[in-house]
Amino acid sequence: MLSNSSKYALKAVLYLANKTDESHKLMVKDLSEPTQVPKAYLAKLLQALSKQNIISATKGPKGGYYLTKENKENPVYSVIEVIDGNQRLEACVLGIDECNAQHPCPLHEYVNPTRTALLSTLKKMTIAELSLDLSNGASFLSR
Amino acid sequence: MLSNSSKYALKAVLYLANKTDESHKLMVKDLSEPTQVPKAYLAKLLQALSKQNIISATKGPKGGYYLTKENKENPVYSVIEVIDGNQRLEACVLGIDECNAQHPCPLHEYVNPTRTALLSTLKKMTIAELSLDLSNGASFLSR
DNA sequence: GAAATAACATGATAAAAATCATATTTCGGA
DNA sequence: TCCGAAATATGATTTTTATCATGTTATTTC
Repeated sequence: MLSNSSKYALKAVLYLANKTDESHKLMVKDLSEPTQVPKAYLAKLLQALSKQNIISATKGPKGGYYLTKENKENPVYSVIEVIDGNQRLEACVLGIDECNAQHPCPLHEYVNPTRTALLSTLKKMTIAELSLDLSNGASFLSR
Repeated sequence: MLSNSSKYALKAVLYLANKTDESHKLMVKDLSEPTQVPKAYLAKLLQALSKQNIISATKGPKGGYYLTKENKENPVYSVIEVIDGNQRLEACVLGIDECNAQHPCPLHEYVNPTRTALLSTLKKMTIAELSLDLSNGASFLSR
């Protein structure tokens, strides 16, 4: 459904969400372990997210990655969008460019409602909201 | 969401559904054009589907691919399953193996209901049912 | 202002997915 | 029974995704 890259990015961002802010940062290696994402690979993903202002970073000693208030207000979908682009979830299930409500592919009417619902959730819900369950112990990023 | 292979396979199977039966078959090249799928690639996909009895085939002159009554009663999902496997749509969105209702990932409760609905649709609906709209002119495989 | 530490930029390698090509088998018809 | 037409089996190539590695730049601290 999502690429590995998106999955990894989401895990890292959610982890950052309730562990960091402007004065509490984390380095790649501190993210790699709890999220189970290979360090070098994660580094590349974080750089991409940082460049698109989905997450924040400062270089040098005492530096690291973190999420500002504004970062935390971003929709969950923004992470997916930066990494996978928007076509992966939004394009026609059969990959037919001309598919739309007026000129639907055979799956359109069956798949679209639930797909739209999913997208709408991902676009409305913020990183902050989603990470709440995590801090409550109501959800988990690993065993 | 789906791999290119699955998209291609679905298009081909749906096309076969209302163009073929035991006495009307189609060759790869006759499927390649209307579905917009590269011929050699489609050939490989059809062979995989045939081997798993999702579609039927006969060799030699007057041969080709076709769908029997039984083939047409298969769920749409069976095509996806043969090509992509079941993990692509059924595994945890974040790729966390231990994720389940009792031990959910942060996205689980938000994504799962709609994902389950989607899967249930794909597993219930048969090829025959889905191809009806196509024969009505209510849906399309290309422009 | 030098040294250490962190992200950043870039590119190399590996694995998987997508695509193409070709020889082999099976079957129908002349 | 032989020829051609079709799927089948197999594998080669290309492209994309995933992964690893390393040199460069910015920033803090001494």
